[in-house]
Amino acid sequence: MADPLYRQIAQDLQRKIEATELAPGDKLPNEMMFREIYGASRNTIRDAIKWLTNRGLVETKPGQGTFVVRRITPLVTTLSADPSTGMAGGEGKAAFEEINRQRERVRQAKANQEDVSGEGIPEGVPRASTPRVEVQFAARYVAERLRLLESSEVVSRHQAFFLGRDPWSLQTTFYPMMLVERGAEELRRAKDIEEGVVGYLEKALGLKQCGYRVRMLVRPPNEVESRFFGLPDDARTPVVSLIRTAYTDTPGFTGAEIGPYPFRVTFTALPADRNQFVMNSGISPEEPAAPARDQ
Amino acid sequence: MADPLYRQIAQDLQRKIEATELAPGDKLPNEMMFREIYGASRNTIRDAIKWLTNRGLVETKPGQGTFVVRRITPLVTTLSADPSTGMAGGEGKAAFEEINRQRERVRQAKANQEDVSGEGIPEGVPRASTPRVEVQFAARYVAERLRLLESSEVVSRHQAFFLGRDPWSLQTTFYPMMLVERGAEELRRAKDIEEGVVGYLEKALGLKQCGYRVRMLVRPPNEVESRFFGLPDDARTPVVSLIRTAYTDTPGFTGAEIGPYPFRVTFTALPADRNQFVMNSGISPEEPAAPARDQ
DNA sequence: GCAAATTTGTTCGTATGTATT
DNA sequence: CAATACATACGAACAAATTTG
Repeated sequence: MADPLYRQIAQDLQRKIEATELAPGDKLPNEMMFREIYGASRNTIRDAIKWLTNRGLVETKPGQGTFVVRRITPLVTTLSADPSTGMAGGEGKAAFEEINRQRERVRQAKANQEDVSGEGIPEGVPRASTPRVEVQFAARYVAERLRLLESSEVVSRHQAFFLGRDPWSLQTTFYPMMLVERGAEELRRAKDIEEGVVGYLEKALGLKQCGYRVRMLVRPPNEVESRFFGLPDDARTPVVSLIRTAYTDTPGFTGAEIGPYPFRVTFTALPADRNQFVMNSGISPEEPAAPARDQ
Repeated sequence: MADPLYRQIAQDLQRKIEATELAPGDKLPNEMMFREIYGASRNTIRDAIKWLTNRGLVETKPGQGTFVVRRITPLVTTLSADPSTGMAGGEGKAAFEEINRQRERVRQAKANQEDVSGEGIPEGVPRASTPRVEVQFAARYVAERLRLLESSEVVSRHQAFFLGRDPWSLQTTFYPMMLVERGAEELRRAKDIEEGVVGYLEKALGLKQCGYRVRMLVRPPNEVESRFFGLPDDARTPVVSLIRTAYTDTPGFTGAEIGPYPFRVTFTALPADRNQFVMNSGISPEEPAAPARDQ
């Protein structure tokens, strides 16, 4: 009939949290106190707290207590509409172009004494790890994107991105080995391609990027991601996965089929609880998008 | 030192699932059998299964058992690059234009005996509920997007979308009351605006959409969403929230500031486990994007 | 259509381990 | 080191959902 006891308790606490009777950061009573407050056993109390934890309302710290979670101000990333650049595809400087543009804008506005909120713009200095470069056989999910046979050779370039000391994203880009064979030797070096890969491939091979396609999906983190992002080890915080396929229509690089042909695919993972994404179309405001709420 | 017992058990099962020793849809042994297999108590077995459940690897059904989850083929939605249309903003026919275009393409390809996968294209017939129309005071998150004072009046139009019998999305659009006062009376009627709102507002008021901005964020479902989408009642399946702000630069509709001014904001929620999103930029393949995997 | 069997869900109790202050 | 607080693990009983006979 009625909800089970643990859920009634959880819902009572949820109400208190949403009414800010319990404010973000507040410590909840400990489990023994709750046992008296609600007249339930410790296990039932723990079930209630687990229910709240799954919903991201509270977090527990061994030896300390249970706390109402603080709202994170999400970082806003623009998925650029400019085919020659854009986040989630670049390396080195290119990857942070968007963030740097936003920071510069805020800096200037503040210098002009304008009233500008830097919300959603990161504090820390953007930084990328040295790329880890490998030659691999293409896994199925890579081969599908690059229209290669499974187990064709590909170059994989993996990087971690940080904002200050905080982990921000994990990114792996795959190129057909064919590009290296035709002379794009830099792709195989474990060194940032500072000028950006798009520029490099055009200079080295005459290969022009004509467009790209970004896919976005949400899934539970894998173990590597959980560790890198410091996510709670239940898998409650999902990651957003961006799959960015770059296309060329330069003759000689396209396959048998007519039309744009993929020459690069990048997989980027970011924690879903601290990131928002923006796309602009047509004429939209100049200023970067601030974090939005939807309820 | 070592992982706790329940996690060792969970990880053993995870390995079996990922090695497809346990295939999607398979029923796992019941809790009593597991108790013998692993020599652990029932509660510990249950903790292990809960760990797998949180990761979306298995699901439990009371009275039936525990099953390896079947992979859902996600539905792919293109966030159009065409400022005059695009998903997540339309009503009635307009909202399904993208899906219908895809279905038509597959139908024609099959008629030509081409080898085309309809993956990611929904089976069911797209359908929208009658809009629920209300005049409200703008909540903060609405006022922020429309650059209104909090508690200005807005028209809210709420719809549920279905594919066949399956719930697909929940959507609410807000318009400043000012638009109705200037003559856009249809906005207040509980009836699909078949021609599309963009077209209607241009005809009725001369207001032209010059662009839009789509924000995307991921969060746990609220209770309404959980019920509507039939999500598991732990909050493990997140929803993707699309916030689409439409801008005009038609003189007379813009605020004091120069530049594009928002006249409409739409909030759309979709379950994250069965949807993918695609954006195209520059020249990308003609054919609609098929669902992608990233690992 | 109902009763029995099966299976997971809830709730209690208790003991011990581990992290933090 | 001691105290505090959450984490893990065991056992047991009854409830609720579902399938089977």
